[in-house]
Amino acid sequence: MAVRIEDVAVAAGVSMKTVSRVLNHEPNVREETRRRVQEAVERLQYRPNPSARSLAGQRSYVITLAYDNPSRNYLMEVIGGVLEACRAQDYNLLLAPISHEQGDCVREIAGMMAHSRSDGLVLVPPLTDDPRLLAHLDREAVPFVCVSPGIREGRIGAWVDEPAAVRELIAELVRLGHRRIGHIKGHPEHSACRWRHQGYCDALAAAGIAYDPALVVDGEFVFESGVDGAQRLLGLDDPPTAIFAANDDSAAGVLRVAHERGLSIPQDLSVCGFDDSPLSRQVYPALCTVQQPTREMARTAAAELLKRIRAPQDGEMVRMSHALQLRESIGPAPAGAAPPSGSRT
Amino acid sequence: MAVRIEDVAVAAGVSMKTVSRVLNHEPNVREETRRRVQEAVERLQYRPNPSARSLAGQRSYVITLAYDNPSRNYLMEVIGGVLEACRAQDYNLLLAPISHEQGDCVREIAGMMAHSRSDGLVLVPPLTDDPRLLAHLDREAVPFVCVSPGIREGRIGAWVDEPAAVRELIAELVRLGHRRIGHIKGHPEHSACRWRHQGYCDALAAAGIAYDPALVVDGEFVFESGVDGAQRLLGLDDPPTAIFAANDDSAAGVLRVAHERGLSIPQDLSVCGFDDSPLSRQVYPALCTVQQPTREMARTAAAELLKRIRAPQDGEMVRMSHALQLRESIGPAPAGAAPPSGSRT
DNA sequence: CTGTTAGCGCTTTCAG
DNA sequence: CTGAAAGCGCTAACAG
Repeated sequence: MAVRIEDVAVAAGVSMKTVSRVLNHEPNVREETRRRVQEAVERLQYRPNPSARSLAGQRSYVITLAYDNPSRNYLMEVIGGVLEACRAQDYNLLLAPISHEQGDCVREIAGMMAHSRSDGLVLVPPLTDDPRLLAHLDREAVPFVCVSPGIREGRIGAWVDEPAAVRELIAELVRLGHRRIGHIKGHPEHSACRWRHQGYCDALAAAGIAYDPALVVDGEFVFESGVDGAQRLLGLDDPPTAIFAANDDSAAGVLRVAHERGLSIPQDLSVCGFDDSPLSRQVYPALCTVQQPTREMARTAAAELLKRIRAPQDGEMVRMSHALQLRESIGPAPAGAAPPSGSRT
Repeated sequence: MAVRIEDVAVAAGVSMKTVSRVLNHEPNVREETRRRVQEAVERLQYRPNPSARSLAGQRSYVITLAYDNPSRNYLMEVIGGVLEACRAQDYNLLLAPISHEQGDCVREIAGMMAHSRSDGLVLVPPLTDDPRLLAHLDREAVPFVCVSPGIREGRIGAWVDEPAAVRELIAELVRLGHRRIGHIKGHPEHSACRWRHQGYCDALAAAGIAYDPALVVDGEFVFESGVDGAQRLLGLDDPPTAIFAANDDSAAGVLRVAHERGLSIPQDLSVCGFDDSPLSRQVYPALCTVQQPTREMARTAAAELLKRIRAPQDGEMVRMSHALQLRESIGPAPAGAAPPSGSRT
């Protein structure tokens, strides 16, 4: 019923194998023959049968996206990006949701890879930073890429310079006269937590502001930790005039506490997040945040993986650019606050 | 390298075909033989090779999830649910994001189904309500299920009684003394828009409140339409004391306008949404909304699809239950407002 | 109830 | 540069 490779071969007046060569971009086909085959493929609307392909060949034409990240928005973007890369090269995507709680993600992923005969793996944080998982993949020589990994050495994938982004964000707060800037950290197992904290520290240092441990509280990248963190920070005797939460969800938690305490934003308190999630535009007031091109990062990473699958030495770690989203939730430091340390000449 | 069906057959002392029968839950295997085979499968950690399976059989063991829905949260839940059903029956999932703008979803989906040799299709709104698409699928006899379809007649899938849910929600507002209740509608192409509006109308009727067209404005299920709708409603000479937005995103838009106008919620205005999305808990104040078991609905729908794939007359339309989430954003009608029409005996 | 024999549509050898 | 033959691992007929 469906058109097979043999039909194409007959139509083009060549053998099955030659069609196969053209389809797989193999060498050793005369240019004219190649064109003739491609034309027949077009005319017959031929598409290779993926099952037959992967059964006969050694590849499955499937890559796996393993995730263990609670953010649905983030994941949908990643899935969209990976899908685009897959479509462009006639690959299929297998989804592997990993239950973080169950502990043994190595076993879980190893099982998935074995059963699916998947050709490669896309990892997103925090799986990108699991040393046992990375060691396993290296040992088994599984081709994989990382989106926003904690360590880029010897890996391929896509990343943005998060510390730099945070430095720009905090510099903006400093420019607005803020000197006491709080930080609610992310989940300690995400390298993003470390990076964003690093950017925060660097920015303070650059502005000549001493690091005050009382202004930095732990979090988990979720709304609730924003609430808890804000309670702690705003309960201080000398509370911050601005809070940088490590992501938008926790920044939304800060907004809630501010509302409950009757604080106006940004008049009484400036708030920033990170991610530019839809949430950042849907809360009141709209959050100042950092946009990273998640979808493009995922597409790029997947494309690098497909390169590596073809040739084990191919593929690289691609740096992508971020963009500050300056929005309503930040403003000048309240008048009563310590003024910026202008050097008197 | 990998363990094949033949290895299992040898280990269990039977033929390949018998193993195949056990694996596919076919009849005509003695109970003891079946157990022996299953034990061998366990011991050898055997998993069938999906490519070989689909090449030899007439099924691909793949189902397609087609979506064209902007809500990332909703989609991740659906994907999770469908994935659970797939895993339970050793099926694979193919994702088919449809670009709504491009118009021809029928062609797009038909193409996907043909190329993937997918065994069936899961549809989510608003694709569930595209008459041309449904007609095509019926014509081509493609097995498919709908999650929350507009018309349930002759279809299989999962649904909740949305009008009933809205009736309960509005009844709660009425109980709190509200008489002027606004409604911001959803996207007109989603049947959910119609249903929720229907529930709104029914609830008013049940409470003996006249339907006031001025209190009902169009929307699109997005934040911005909540903003626009709230501007319109709150700009009326006799504004509503409560607003039911057709989903949480648009309800968040209402909250923003209320904040900007200096209204306290729920003291000055009660607000309700629909969906129980994460957003509903992350805005301030937390939204009163309706929870529908999206993940379970998707899992159930996919399971019904798999039944139908096995036997074309199997599968049904399963009703699932909703739950009101009464939260901070609703409260008693302001004192100045018209009192509930208590019948004076 | 169970086993045997052919393929499914493709890619790989290995010859030309 | 091109082609013929041999399977990849499984299921579908048909025998027993």
